[in-house]
This record gives sequence, structure tokens and C-alpha cells, in this order.
Amino acid sequence: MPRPVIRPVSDQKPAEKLTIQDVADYAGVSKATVSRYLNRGGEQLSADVEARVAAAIRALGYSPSPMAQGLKRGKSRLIGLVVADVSNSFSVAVLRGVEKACRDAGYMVMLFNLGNDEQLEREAIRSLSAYRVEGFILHTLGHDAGALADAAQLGKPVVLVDRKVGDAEVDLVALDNQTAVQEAAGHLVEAGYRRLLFISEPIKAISSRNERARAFQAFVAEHVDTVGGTVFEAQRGDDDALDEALRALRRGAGQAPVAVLAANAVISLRVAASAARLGWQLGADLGLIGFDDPEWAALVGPGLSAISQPTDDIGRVATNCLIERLQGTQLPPRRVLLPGTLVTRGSTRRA
Amino acid sequence: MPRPVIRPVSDQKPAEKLTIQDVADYAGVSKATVSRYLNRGGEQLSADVEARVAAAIRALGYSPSPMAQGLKRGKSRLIGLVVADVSNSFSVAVLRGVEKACRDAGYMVMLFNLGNDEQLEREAIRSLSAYRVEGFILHTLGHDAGALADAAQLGKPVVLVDRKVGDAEVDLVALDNQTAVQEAAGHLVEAGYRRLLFISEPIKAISSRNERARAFQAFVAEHVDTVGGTVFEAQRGDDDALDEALRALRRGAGQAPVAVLAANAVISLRVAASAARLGWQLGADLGLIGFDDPEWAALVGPGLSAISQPTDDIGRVATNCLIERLQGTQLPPRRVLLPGTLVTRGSTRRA
DNA sequence: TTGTACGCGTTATCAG
DNA sequence: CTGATAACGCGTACAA
Repeated sequence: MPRPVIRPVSDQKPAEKLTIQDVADYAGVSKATVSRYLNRGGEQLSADVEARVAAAIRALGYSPSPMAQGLKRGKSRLIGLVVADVSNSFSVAVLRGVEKACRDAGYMVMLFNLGNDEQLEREAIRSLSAYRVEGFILHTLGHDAGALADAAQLGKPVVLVDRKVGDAEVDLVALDNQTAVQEAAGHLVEAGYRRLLFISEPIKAISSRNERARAFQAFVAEHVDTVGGTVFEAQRGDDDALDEALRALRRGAGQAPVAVLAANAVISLRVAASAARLGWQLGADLGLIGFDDPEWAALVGPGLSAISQPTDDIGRVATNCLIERLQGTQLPPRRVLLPGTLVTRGSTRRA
Repeated sequence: MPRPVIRPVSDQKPAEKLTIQDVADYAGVSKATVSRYLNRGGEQLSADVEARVAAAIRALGYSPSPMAQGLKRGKSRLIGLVVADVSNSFSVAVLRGVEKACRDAGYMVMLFNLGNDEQLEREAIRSLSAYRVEGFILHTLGHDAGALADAAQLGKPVVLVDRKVGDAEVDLVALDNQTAVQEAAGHLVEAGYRRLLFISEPIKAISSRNERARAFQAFVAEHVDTVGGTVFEAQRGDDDALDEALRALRRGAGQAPVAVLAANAVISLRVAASAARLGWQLGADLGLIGFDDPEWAALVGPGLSAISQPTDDIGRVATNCLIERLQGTQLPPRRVLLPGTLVTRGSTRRA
């Protein structure tokens, strides 16, 4: 018994339940022909048939089921994106870039937000793997190298963003922290600040924080004759300790102007708040420059100086990196370092 | 010829290529049995078989293919989320809520960010439909009622967030704008401000902006003996016009204290910037309160008063709403209005 | 150039 | 309680 009954068009199947067979019936051809049209773009089809199939598809509003396609091809055209915290402006910016690049390349993004919960890293990878994503873009907390190993062991390509994880041999796209720190610290020195404090959220194993801290220490070591500087890790929520760190910075500096280099926007904000509590004027009493340049940076106090990250590029580059891997390119792991941009505002003007 | 060759465990198939058949072989049962265990939780299985299957699944690290499941069941366990702009703190906050709620319910979120591009609305719905999402949560630009119609016609449930679209008869979860405006405006009056200006991004057809503007006008009308107020639409990027609007507000007020009610965080920020340009002190020279209460609100100028939206709840409620629909609940369209919270800071203190 | 037939991994129906 | 088997919608050898 060959093909099923040809239903009249008036049946008005919802577009979601349309199958390739419906299109074939409508066009008076076989499933295979429609499939070929869909996949090889009518290359091996007679003009007549091609036109009829095209018309049928448009008339019916057909679109193939990714599930069936995925099942058959063993590919899902899904990319898993894990972000540390969607509330964080950097994460969001990357998300934007990734999402757009994926769309352009015909992939869909499956998002998993960790909400800064380290416990979730593994679950994120698992969960996304269960959905058969073809690869991962990871902006994780880096706590759980095992999670990454999971992904690698599944044989799925991984691109890291902003943060290395363990010593995994995978692609990485990130800011050129080394240079960025030098520029920022250099700017502080030029502006006349002499005692510097690098403040970060707990560094733990997060590579970008670590790199920034080390680059800062290197800078200080190189300029030991003109400036001094140390590193402080601000615990989440402990504002008293932060206030005290700032006070200590100033006490230890004598008459020398003091400044803070903040490791990200959250810290910038907290330092600004702390300065406000202490009654210090940003710029005059305390220099402040921070990584990330969210929209509000210009409006906090006298304007927050910042190191602006090329977030859209980071997202785009990471995505393209991953897609190359998906297409089978066999290259050694790459490290793509993108330059930041120094944005100077009132918080680093002593005048 | 019955079942395929039983492969030794050492073959170490990657978890992604494991099939239910592999589990069945390992446990010495049939596919059907494994499937039953997976779906009915071993209810109709002998204790012995149940244990063996469980062990096999764990040993192999098997997880079923959502594609095959989707194909068979005609369901994808995917939810489409369309947001107007991931850079907007409200969108992100909702995204957070939705994502978490979906995860808890065993759904995955497929995200489409419009990036404020009205042209994309239709494509978003189409694109997500093509992936066979089971339903939509829409925080759109509302320009394109056709897009919504598309979704509705596909027979997929839709839940709107924050904004109505056209006069569509679908569920809506949003802030209680009416009450929120009254509280905010009331607060401004209590604080002593007498000439008010409601500033919004171009209202167009965006219902929440419209509601807020109308509620504001209603408030002014009710308190016409004590306050006056008008509405201003700030075009994107036209800061000059915004400055001029503020100057005009003050000119028209004589000695009366003036204040702005901003329709969202972006506007709050722009008004704060404008005040800075004009050399006005927030609070003293210009009262300011705005919808949305992002983390930085407390740190801009003297602190920005705000109407904090229960964004996590909005996301959660919207998701649950949608999932109910997915489970077949047949109710008339609901409108869930959640209360906001007034947060008063320096920008509305005249002292 | 076009059609037939099979299999991708699951679930569901029907026997046993 | 369990096993064989037929779909689900699609892509692709293979045949015509």
C-alpha cells in the first residue's frame, strides 16, 4: 500500500504538523525530491519540479522538523551557552554577540545561566549535553574543571570566554588583560595617583581575575620607584571590609594620592558606594578605574573611568571559533586576545 | 535475527551516541522495558529488572535523546522566549526568572533577542516555531501584532510579559502600572514637588508605556489643585531635546519644585545625565524617580529613587502560566498584575 | 532526473 | 510483567 490518502488543501493542518510528505503530495512529487530541494537547493532538479516544490512549500508554509533532521543527521544545530551570571553586564554583552552570530550561522543558542552558583556548572554541561548541543561556549565560574572535562570527553568542541578552566587545551577568547591592566595602571600613574589598590571579587581559580591581579603586581614591581600597590579581594556582601581596605589604603599612603583599579563593574560599583559612604570624592580623594564599561558608568559620581571590553566581538569571535570546530577544522587550541579601550572620566581626574 | 551483538563495555561509546538499545543490551532486557523504566519510573517493573536497568543507565551514563523523544511524542519540551533587548535590565531580570522556572519544570529555553529591532519580531516567532517550541513567552516591541497572530495561529500558547500586543486574547503578566504610577507620583507630591514631567521612550504601541503615561495623566487630573504635569517622549539619542524638555519644565514651573517620573531605567539614566549637563542637583533642583531598580540606581548621583519591579516573580509566574497552558488547562486569558515596590533615595529628597 | 525503501532513537500498541 | 514491532519526519543509498 503506497502513499497515504492525499488530503484536500482545505484541511488546513497547522504548520507545525506539516510533514515533508504533505509538501510532496501537494507538489505531486516524492518526499525524496522535496528533501533534495531543501538540502541541495534544487541543483539536481528539473526547473519544472523545482518550481512546483518551491510553490508547495510556500503555499503550505512548511518548514522541516529540526528534531527529525537532527535525529537523522545526528546533529542538532544547537549551541550550548553557559554564562556565569546574566545579571552581569559582561555576560549579557557576550550573550548578545553569541546569539547574533549563531543566528547568522543557522544555529540556535541554548542558554544556561549559572547565576553565580558553582554547584550548577556540572548540571549545566549535562543538561545541555542531554539536549545534544553540538558544542559549548563557556563563560563559567571555573571552579569545576571536571565539568569541562565532561564536555571534552563527550567529544564536543568547547570555546572558553574570558576565563580559562583548569589547564584545559581548548580555544579561548578573552580580553588582553595584560595590556589592559598596564594601560589602566599607567593612566592612574599619569593622572598622579601614587598608591594603588587592585580590588577583585574573590580570585579563586578564575583565570581572568588572576591574570589581572598578576599583571597589576607586575606593573607595580616595574614602577616600584614611583608607585606602590597591593591586591585586595572583596568578599561578596562584606562592605565593612571594603570600607576598611580603602581607609587602610589612604592611611598607608600619607599624602600620596590613592587610586583603585577594580577588576570588574560590580567591584567598581561597590567601590564607588564605599567612597560615598566614606564621604570621599571620586577623582579628588580616590581615583577609580574599572574593567567593563556599562551604560551607567558615565553617570556614577563624576563618571567612572573604565576599560571597555569589545564584548560583541568577543561573542562573535567565540562563536565563529566554535563553528569552525564544528565543521571539523583541526587546529591546535587557539588563544584569541582582543584589546580593550581605555575610557577616562572624572573618577581619574584629580583636579 | 534478534538483538545486535552485545558490545563489551570497554568500547566506551561517547555518551552522546548511546541509545536505549545499548542500555537494554547491558541490562539484558528489551528497549521497551528500559523505556518504561524511564517514563513510568519502574512502576510496572519487577524489582530485579528495575534494579538492573537503573544500574545499566548509571553505568553507561545514558540519557535519552530529546530529538527522538520529540519526534515520537510530537513535543519538544522547548519554550521560546523573545525579549526586546537583553541589554535592558528588565529584560534580563525576566529572562532569569523564566530560565530558572523552565529548568525546574524540565523545559529548556530557546532565546531570541530582538535587540530593539522591530523588523525581527516576525523572524523571532518563525525561527522559534521552526524549532518546534511548544509555547512562547513574549516581551516584544509590540509593533507587529501579526507576529503574535502567527504564533496564535500555530496553536501554540503565548504568554505576554509587561506588554500587551494589539488586543490579543492571551495571558499577560505585568507590573501593576496603575498603582505603581500612583504611588510614585504620590511620593513626588509628598516630597514637595509640584510640577511633574513623565518621560518615556517613544510610546508607540507599547502598552506598558501607554498605561504608565495614562495613569500619570489621570493622577495629575485628580490632583489638579496641587500639581501640574505633562508627558514627554524622548527620542532615542536626542539628548538636546531632552535637555530642553527639562529646561522648559523648570521655566514653566516658576518657583515650584519640579520632578521627573521616568518610564524605565534607560530614561532614568538619561535624565540623570541631562541633569548633570545642566548643572542641576538631583533631589534639590530636580526630583527624579523611575521605573526599574537596577543595581546601579543607588549610586547614580544622590541615589535614584525607583519603582522596583518583581522581575523574578514576573518571569516565574509567566512561565508557570505557560506551562499550565501546555498541560491543556483551558481558561480564559488571564491578566496577572504584580505590585511594584517604592524605593526612595536621594533623587527625591529636596533637603 | 526522480522514486523506493530503510534507518536514525523513542514511545506506544499489542501479544505473550 | 515483558518483548517484539510499528510509527514519528526526515535524509540518502540505491534502483529506475
